[in-house]
Amino acid sequence: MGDNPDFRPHGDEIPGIAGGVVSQVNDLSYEAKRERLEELAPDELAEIEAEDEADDHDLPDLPNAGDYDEIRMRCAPNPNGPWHVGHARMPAVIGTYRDRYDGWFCVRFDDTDPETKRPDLEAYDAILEDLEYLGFEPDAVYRASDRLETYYDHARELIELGGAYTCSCAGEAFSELKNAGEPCPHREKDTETVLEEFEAMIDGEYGSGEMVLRIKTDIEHKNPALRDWVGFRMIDTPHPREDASEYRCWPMLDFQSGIDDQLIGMTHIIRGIDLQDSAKRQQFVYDYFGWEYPEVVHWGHVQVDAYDVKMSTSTIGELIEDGDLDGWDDPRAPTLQSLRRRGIRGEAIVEAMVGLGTSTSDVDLAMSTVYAKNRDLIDDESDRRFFVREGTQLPLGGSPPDEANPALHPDHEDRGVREIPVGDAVFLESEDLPAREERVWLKGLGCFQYTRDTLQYTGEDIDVVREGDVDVVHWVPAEESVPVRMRTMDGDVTGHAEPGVGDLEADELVQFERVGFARIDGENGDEIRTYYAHP
RNA sequence: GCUCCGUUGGUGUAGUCCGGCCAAUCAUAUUGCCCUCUCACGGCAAUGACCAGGGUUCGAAUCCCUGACGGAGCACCA
Repeated sequence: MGDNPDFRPHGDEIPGIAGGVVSQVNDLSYEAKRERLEELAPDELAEIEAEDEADDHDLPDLPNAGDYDEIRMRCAPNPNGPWHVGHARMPAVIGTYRDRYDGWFCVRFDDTDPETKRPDLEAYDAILEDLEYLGFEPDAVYRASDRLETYYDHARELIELGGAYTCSCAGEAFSELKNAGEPCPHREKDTETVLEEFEAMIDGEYGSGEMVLRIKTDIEHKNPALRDWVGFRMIDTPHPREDASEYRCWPMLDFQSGIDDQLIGMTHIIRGIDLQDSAKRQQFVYDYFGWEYPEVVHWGHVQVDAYDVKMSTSTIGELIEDGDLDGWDDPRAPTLQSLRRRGIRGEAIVEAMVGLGTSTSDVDLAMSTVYAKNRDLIDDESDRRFFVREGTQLPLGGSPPDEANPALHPDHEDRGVREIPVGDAVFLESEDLPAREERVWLKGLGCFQYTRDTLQYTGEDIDVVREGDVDVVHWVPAEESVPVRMRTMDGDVTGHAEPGVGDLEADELVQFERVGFARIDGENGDEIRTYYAHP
C-alpha cells in the first residue's frame, strides 16, 4: 500500500481477500510451496533459505563482527573463589562466539585489589578448572598483578599528555566538590610535580588514602559518575601473590582494564550492566592515547532459581567457613563444582547460559532448563538401577523366582540385564506399599499381593500391568542390597540400592528408576555415596 | 538528588534497527493422551505474552510522547 496509495481507502477489505489466498497457500505442501515460490520469486526464496541457516544461532551476531579480521574477547574474573553458576555465563557466551567466528579469548585475572577484594591464591587454578569443566580452554591467561609496570608506564605517559593528576583530597571532600562540578586545587598542578608525586606513589612513600592519581575528564560532565575518577591508589596490605607483594600503588579496574583491553587487542567486550559507565570512563583515557574503544555488549544480572543460598562468592565462602556447607562442592552450594559433582555436564550449563542471550535486562535461569539439557546428554548412556529410599521391609511368600533380571537400559537391550538375587524379603518405598489385598508389580520380578503382612507371589504375567490393574514399582532385596547415601540439594537421603551398584566406579552416572539421575561418588565404609542430579 | 538503561506467556528467547510476511517463534515448564515392566526417553495435544495511556499511520510488539514498574552508576571494590 506504500507503493499504491490508491488502495488506502480500502484497507479494511484487504484481510478478507488476503486471508482466502493465505489459507489456500497454507494448504499446499512444503514442496509445492517451494516450487511455486521458485517460479514467482527465486530471489526471495534464496533469501529465505539463507535466513534459515543463520537462525541456527542462539546468540545474536556480535556488533560489527565483519569489520575485524579476528574476534578477540576476554573473560576477566576476580580470583576471589571458585565460580558460582552465574559465572558460567561469560565463558559460555564468549566461548560460543569464539567457535562461531573462529576467534580468540583469554582469561585475565583482574586482581588489582589486595585488600577489599583480596585474591584467593587457590582461586586462580580453581577458576581455570571450572572453565575446563565447562569445556573451554583459553587461548591465553594473564594476571593483572604481573603487569603493574605496564600500567605505571602508561600512567606516566598519560601524565605527560596532561590527562592525570595526583590528588591528596580526602575522599569525601573530593566527592563534594565533584558533585558540585568544581575542580579540586590539585587539578592544575604542573606536569613535573605530578610526575614526581606519582613516582613517590610507586615507591610507596604514601600510606593508604594519602594520595591518588586521578584521570582528568570533565569536572562538569553531566553524569557525575564520569567526573575525574581515580586511576591509582595506595594500598598498605601486600598482595597475596609473592611476585606482586612489594607493590603498594595499585591501579583501579577502569584504568587497568582499559589499558589491557587495548594492549591485548580486544575487539569485543562483554560485561555486566554494573559496568555500564566503565566504557564511558575509559573513553577519556582512550581519547588521550588516540585509541579506538572496542565494541561493548552489556548484559543484566542472572538469578538462578532453586537455591536457598545467595549466589555470591563471598557468601558461599562464609557459609563454608561457618560449617553450614561442607565445601565449594556441597550439593546445596550454587557452584560449578557442586554441579560437577552431581553429574551435570558443563555442556548442559553452557547451553542453558547461551539460551539466556545477552539482553540488558536481568534474567532468571531456571535450573530445570539446565536439567533438561543434561537429561538430553546423559539419558542414553545412564544405566538403570534400583534405589529404595528409607525403605519398608516386607517378607516374600509364594516361591517367587530366585533372581530378577530387569534391563540395564530400556532402549538398549544389547547392554544386557541386571542380576538381582531376590531372597526372602524386599524393601519398598513407603509410598509404594500396596493397600491390603492389593497387588503390586515388582519391576523385573513379578506380581505380588499384599496379604497377611507378606508379599505373596501370584505368578500372574505382565498382562496384568498392561491392562492397567497393577502398578509397577522399584524394589531391592533386603538381604543383599547395598546401603546408599544420596546427597541432594535438600539434604542427604539414605536407603538401599541393588547389589550391582556396589561395583560401579566413581563418576559413573546412573538413573535410579523412578527417583532420578545420580552420580556415583565413592565409598564411605560399606556405604556407597552418590550425588543426586535431577529427575 | 543527578545520570544511564530496560519492560514479549511461569521461565528464557525470536521478532523491534528498516511498521504490513506477527490473530507473535522456539525452548523449557505445567496438564492430558499415546508408547512403556520407571514418574526416563520418544510421540501427540492443550495452557499461556507484546507494562499502561495517548499520538502518527490505511495499518503499530515495532516509530513518537507521557506515565508506571524494574535495574545500574554517582567508591581510594571488581
